[in-house]
Amino acid sequence: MLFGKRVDEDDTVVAMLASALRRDIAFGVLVPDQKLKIEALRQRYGGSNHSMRETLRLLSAEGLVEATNQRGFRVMSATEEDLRDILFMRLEVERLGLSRSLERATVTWESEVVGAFHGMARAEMRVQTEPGDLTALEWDESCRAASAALVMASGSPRLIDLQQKLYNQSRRFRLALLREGRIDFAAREARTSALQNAIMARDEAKALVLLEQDIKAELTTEKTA
Amino acid sequence: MLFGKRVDEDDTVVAMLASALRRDIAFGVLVPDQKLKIEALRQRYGGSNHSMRETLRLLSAEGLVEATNQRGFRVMSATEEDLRDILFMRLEVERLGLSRSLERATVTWESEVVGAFHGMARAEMRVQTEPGDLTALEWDESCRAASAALVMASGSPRLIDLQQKLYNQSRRFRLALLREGRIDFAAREARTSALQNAIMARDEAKALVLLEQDIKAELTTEKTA
DNA sequence: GCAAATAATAATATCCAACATTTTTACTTT
DNA sequence: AAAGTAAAAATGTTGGATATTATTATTTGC
Repeated sequence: MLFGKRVDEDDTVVAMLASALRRDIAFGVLVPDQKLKIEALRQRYGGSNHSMRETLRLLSAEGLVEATNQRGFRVMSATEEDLRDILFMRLEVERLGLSRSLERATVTWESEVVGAFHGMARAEMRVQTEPGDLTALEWDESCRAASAALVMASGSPRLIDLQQKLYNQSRRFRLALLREGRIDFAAREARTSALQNAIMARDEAKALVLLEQDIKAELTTEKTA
Repeated sequence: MLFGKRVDEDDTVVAMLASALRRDIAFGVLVPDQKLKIEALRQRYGGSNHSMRETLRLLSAEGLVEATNQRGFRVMSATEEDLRDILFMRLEVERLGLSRSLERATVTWESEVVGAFHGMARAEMRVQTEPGDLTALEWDESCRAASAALVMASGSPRLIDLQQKLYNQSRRFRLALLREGRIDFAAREARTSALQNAIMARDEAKALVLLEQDIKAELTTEKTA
């Protein structure tokens, strides 16, 4: 296992296994299309055959694992087409969510956005100065939190949940970009701070454009140096 | 169990249980917020404790069942707020899907839409002439198929999947409307045929408006007689 | 030699029974 | 009547066992 520390939120075995598997899928330890044999996974992650099955079914519902009848589970494949689809959905969902959040904006929400964006800026610094799996994880987590903050005030629990699932699906692609040094941090920083300003100014049109740019940046190779 | 006939698609126990539970949730046999005790369910639907747990986890991912740590499962609650959220999401998703389907429209797709709408018209007739659980089920299924047809050509597997899940969540509300005789079939018929015409004419704007009307009709009491 | 049929192997899906832990209920005591 | 405690129920988990199904290897026929 990559990081053994178990989080408090994982108070059930299945939740713990799910966390571990999510992480290893995100980091590519479990590579796309890899067969997930129950026995092998048990040896690696522990848990009983049932807990493991339940976990796989859970992840399958989250779109990280593919389940085929009578033929077990595999890590969801990760083609460019998949990435396109995921980002297309993320774009629509987050735009909609941000738009509605802006309509219903409160001071509390604004604070949370500022907080999340600040955390992201910090993590973004750190992942550059001291690269590694741990900082990468923190970086990605801070990005997730920032994205989540945008749609948090949308008032639609289903939209919020969906945003989360989609982000989780895009994780391995982002982490791959990071690992390959194909992320233009300067451009990201510019975009996110502009986005934050637009949000503070309640400039919806501008905010949506910036959000779009930020999401679409995950598709192309930014640093074409 | 309401309808014992098992469908071929249910080639695994969990899939069969899931079907049965979905149906009973849709029909309100399992009422909102009802506690779903594994043992009780096993007696009613069969299967082992595991299969049942797995099933509940599956349905939980579909938004039909609510899972709380250490406190088991319940039927997802069904407040008016829930309905609003579901329909809000359905509206956005189906509009987006229809819009993209229209962009990429092919003859095959057009045929499928016509077919699905025809099937719906037939079922709509039948549910009026001979009411009952069986015709209600067929009616709802035909409506699902019609909705699905609209987004089918969107080219986004995740959007198609999402539409499906959302429709399934809205099922019990629609069936409740039907049961209470609060559906204006004449208005529905007018809307759907107009929608079909707009689609054939590739009139996106009109089609989207009609789709919106159709979905929003599920929120209000149409027959305020 | 190669394709098709068949046997051997592995893996999946399922079940039963049991245990630990947690939640809920009932009861007692102050 | 409120609070604390004991009893009961339900959940989460595990181990092992067994059909069924898929995969691989082998044999057979051409």
